Amino acid sequence: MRGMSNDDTQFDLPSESGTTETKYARKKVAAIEAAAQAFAEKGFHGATTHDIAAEMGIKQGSLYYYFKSKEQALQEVCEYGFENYVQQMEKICAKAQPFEAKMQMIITSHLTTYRQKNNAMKVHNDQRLYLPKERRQRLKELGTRYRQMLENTLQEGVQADTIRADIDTHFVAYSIIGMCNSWGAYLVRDESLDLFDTIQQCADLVLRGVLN
Amino acid sequence: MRGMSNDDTQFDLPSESGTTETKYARKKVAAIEAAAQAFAEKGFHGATTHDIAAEMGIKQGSLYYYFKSKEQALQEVCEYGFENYVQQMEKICAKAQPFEAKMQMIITSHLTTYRQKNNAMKVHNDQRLYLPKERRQRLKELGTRYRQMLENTLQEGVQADTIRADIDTHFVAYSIIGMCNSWGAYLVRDESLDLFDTIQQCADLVLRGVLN
DNA sequence: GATTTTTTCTATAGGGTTATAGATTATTTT
DNA sequence: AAAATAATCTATAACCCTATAGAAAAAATC
Repeated sequence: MRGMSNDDTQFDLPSESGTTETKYARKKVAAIEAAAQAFAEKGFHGATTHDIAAEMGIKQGSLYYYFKSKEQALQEVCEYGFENYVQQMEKICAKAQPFEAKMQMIITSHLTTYRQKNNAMKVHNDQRLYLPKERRQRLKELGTRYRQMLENTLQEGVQADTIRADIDTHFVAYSIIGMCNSWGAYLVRDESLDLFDTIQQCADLVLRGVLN
Repeated sequence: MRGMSNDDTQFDLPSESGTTETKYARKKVAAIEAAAQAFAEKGFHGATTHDIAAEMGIKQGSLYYYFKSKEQALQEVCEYGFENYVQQMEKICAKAQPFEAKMQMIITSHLTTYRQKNNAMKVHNDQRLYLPKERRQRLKELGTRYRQMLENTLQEGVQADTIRADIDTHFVAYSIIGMCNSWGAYLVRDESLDLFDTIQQCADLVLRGVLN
């Protein structure tokens, strides 16, 4: 038996052999991605453990070698989808850049993530509330961290006199996230939508609004 | 037996007696609202026919007097939630009003609907894709009509020289809808959020953006 | 190549779910 | 109040689903 850390996400310490990753770790990622695919398509309750296993080419029962329960699978998918997204935000915010450039990068990062890890991100957004609160802890922390970075960026914009002093940064942060999420969902559903164009339009709308 | 029109939504012709509505029609609405509540809370697949029936105070089997299937219940909830919302939009767009006033009204209508019929609207937004395409026909039509009215309004704004001529009305329409939906979801989740304030902020952001 | 460890499989217990049928109780009509 | 219609109930068939246990196959180690 393997990975019986009993508590949680056990990406075994890098082993000695060639690729630094265990066979297990690699297959575990595949499991997470299979679950992401299934949950994204049918929703958490609509997808079955059989669907996930089939996606991986193994049998339903074997899936439990990788997840202790279906619920844990959902949790891991959500964290997987959200984690490096928040990390990217961290990198963006660390750099010293003028406000407009930063905003552009933030939106780019957000929408690009959707195009890449589309399934896991979608699952995080649409299905995470089906997790019991205990299991959402980490996600909540990540979300808060993300939003705070966004608010800080806006504050910097105010300080630099680039953006209006009378905006409610808290509110605007939520709005940007909401708009990007909704565009993200479109990007996932409609492959033909141009990513770069969408980014431009979003940034333009947020920055300048529609008025003349 | 009643309402065996076999095809669909049968809100019987107004009867003669007092209230113009049959007992059936009244209870059917209650059924739709119960389903909306259940689906909103647990999702389409997560909620059971038992949940819905319990909400109405009847037994699981009795529910099938009102819906031919769980899927049809979802369809009716979605249509119920979306229909009068689109109607309201129609009224707003019919009136001759300056662009900014109209935009304000549109956002008000959108967010107010959420606060009122929160469950059905939420279900429409989050769960409608679990319906097979055939059952989404009407919803799609309604959605298109809505978006078109919004785009028209934006076009009028361009014509009146109130808003920038270089905006992509199609894109902006989607963005507004996306942002409002995401705020709508917050309004449903957090009762303490001030409706009027949210409306103001949304309108302000869309109209003016954040830049100085 | 024998032994140990990892991975997958089969089978199943113990649930839960939808939808239907036919009986039963309420409510209207005549 | 008898007859007809509407609304609800009980019971159940026919599924589907998760999670576990123990056997079996594959891979790695000695």
